[in-house]
Amino acid sequence: MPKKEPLCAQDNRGSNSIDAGTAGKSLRADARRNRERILDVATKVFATEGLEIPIDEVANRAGMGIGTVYRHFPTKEELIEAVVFSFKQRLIEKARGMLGQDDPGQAFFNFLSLIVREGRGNKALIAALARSGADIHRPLSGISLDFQNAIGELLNCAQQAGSVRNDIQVTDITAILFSVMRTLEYNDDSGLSERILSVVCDGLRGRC
Amino acid sequence: MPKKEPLCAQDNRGSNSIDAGTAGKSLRADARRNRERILDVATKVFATEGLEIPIDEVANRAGMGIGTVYRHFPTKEELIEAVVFSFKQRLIEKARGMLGQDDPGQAFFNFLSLIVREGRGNKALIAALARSGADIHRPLSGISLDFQNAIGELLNCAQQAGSVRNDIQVTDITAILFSVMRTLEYNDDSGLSERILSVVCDGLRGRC
Amino acid sequence: MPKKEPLCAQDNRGSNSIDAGTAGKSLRADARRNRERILDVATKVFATEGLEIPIDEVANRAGMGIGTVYRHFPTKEELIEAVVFSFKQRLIEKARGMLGQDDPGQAFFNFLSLIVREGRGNKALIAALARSGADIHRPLSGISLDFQNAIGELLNCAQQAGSVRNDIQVTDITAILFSVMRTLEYNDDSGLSERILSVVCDGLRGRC
Amino acid sequence: MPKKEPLCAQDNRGSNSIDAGTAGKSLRADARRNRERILDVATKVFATEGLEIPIDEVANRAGMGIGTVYRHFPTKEELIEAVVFSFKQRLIEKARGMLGQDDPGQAFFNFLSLIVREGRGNKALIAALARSGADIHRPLSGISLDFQNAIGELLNCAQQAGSVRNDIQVTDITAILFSVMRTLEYNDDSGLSERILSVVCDGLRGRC
DNA sequence: TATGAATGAGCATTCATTCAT
DNA sequence: AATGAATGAATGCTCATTCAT
Repeated sequence: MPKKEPLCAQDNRGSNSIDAGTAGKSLRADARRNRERILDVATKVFATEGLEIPIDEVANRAGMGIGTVYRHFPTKEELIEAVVFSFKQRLIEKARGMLGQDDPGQAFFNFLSLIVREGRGNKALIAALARSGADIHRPLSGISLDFQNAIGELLNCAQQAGSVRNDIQVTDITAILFSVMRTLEYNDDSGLSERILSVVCDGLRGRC
Repeated sequence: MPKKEPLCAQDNRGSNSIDAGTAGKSLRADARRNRERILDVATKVFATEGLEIPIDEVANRAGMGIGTVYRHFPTKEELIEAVVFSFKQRLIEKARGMLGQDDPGQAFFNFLSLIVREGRGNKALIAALARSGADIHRPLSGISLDFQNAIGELLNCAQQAGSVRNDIQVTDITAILFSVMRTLEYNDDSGLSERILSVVCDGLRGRC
Repeated sequence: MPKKEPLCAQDNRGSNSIDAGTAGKSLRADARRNRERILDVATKVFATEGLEIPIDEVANRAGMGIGTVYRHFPTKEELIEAVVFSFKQRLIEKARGMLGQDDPGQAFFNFLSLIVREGRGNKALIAALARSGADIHRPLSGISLDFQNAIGELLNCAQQAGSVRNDIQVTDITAILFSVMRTLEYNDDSGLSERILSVVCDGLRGRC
Repeated sequence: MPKKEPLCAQDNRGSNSIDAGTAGKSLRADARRNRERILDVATKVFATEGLEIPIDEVANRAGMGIGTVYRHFPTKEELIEAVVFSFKQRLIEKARGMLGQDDPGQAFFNFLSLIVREGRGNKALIAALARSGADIHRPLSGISLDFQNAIGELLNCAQQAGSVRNDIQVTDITAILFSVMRTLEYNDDSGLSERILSVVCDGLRGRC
């Protein structure tokens, strides 16, 4: 009894599946709408209620049967992964956009700031980062690797520009990011997040 | 759902909870010994297995019936709180011991370091700190307040000595502490924890 | 997360747990009564409805919560095993009683007859035999081994007396037994069972 | 629960079901091809995986949608019946071929042997025979009746030739057949099957 | 007609909590 | 007071069957 394949490999497509090339057949429309609805609902529900929420609840809020959710995401874990995927994809895009900025240090710190701002109170985004930040040593692949690489590029540039301590590694950043997000998971306080962010950024610049 | 009263309210007694007089009946001795055994076991079990472990397991390892555990801690939550209580108590003592050190900045940073070192791999301690670091705005009382105050004193001294940025508040520290602990929950890597600690401390010293 | 141990190792006691020696504490009485009730109900339900019946149903018919069933038999499989256990134990006793008979051939054939008679329409007994008869090559242990040995002794004697073909092995008998029971699972026809039994017995005596 | 009518009733047509005339519209050809493909795949899948395999799997391996399978076989049960039908049909043909043999006893025993040989490891064939051997008293019709009759003829001849006990009835044979098949379902051991077969055949010849 | 998406009842199992002994 | 048995809601997941496209 091998695990059944999901409707579509999830590591190949993100939330920007609008393009879809010339792909999908007619029927696909229905299914894709549902898949997206599930993803939307799950993202929201995970963000507000945490990952422990039962799949049933996701199904209910999405207005569908459990079976439908399971058809699209054969495992709760896979649903979570898919949600995480979206987040990471969006962040990767932002990171790439920032690579062109004049001041590499500023770009890097802006990115951290962006993540913190977006992540406040969003348990799902936190979970997303948890997948990179937790268990630093597990080799990544797919979107998670892409995500790490995106951060890595920003970090490298910032380090070469002398804006960030040289002993810091990408995984340190993801770990810290995760770390901070976790805090914000429980504290929806913009003052706090700003101060923490500032402490972290200062710390990353290195001892004066 | 009317919560039953525990054998002894634990968050209501202040830090002077060491001995509520020698009041107790003889049976009390037996009961207290049991309570302490439960606490010991729970502390250990929570630390190694995490908070999700069933109460049954705690009871088993403590060599008593579930009923006994529930008699002392009417709720799993309350047992957890009690464990957290112990951790905080110990840390408070250490913090007080450090207050006398010559260099207040060093004292403060040493305390942070101590917590990080003790917290590595200790899921219960992490949870303990999570209870202070999470929901910064909830008014604390009892041990949690004491704990916060202990940190606060160290922080104040360090700030007066100019070793820590002045805009930082105690709650920021507990939040950060929690944050870092969470990371360590997933990454048992001493190098990582040292680097993060170093970043945080540098950041707390302030922009150069 | 290791499997929890059942209330009592089931391979050590059978349905004749009435003796129980001087064992059980007071509380045990309650539990034992429940355990036996579950076993009774399960035996009956499995016999009439088959093994596919949900545990819920067993619990309902026994007038208890599911949890109680699971407390005594941590797994559906273990409940089934326990039921099987009882059957085998009873049969073993009968087999031993027959060993003393004058005509070893008759004893052996009587035993087969006994099983067939008892097993007609009893899906649980069939299941019991299935555990010995199916997968001949899996090494047995505990009660199943005892059961096989009991048959083996009867068979040996019968073979030495020249009443049964010498090329037949114990496992052949258990396989045949299982085989016949299965048939009787679907056909509650005494004439049929007698004829099949007669064919099998004749066949076992060997070519004339 | 009103059962929907299948595309074509399968147990109502006699053995002359090979061609109901060349009636069918052009589309019928397509449909029949599909039906046959499903049947082929199901036969194979059931044989190797057992009847518990989900319909989805059958559909997948047949390279069509579930809907198509359900169009042809409105119920899983009916698909199983259809598979059984094919098996029986083939066996009937073999049985008829054997009717002409010189030694009617030999023919009969050869047939039994044939079934046993073909049935080893074929869970679907076993199920097929189970449908005849189980519930002996249910009046048969269609293919099942034909199958029984085929065996009946072989049996009759063998009995008239004195090679088989006279008290044996056709239904006994199907029951025994089922019985043996069941054993083989769990024990893929040619030695065992040969010995069992030999015991049964000897038994059928009658007491010496 | 073919497709495969949607459905939801059903199942084994876990675990916090209550309660009889 | 201690015990541990009983409880049952909750959860992740499967699969036969229906139905919209």
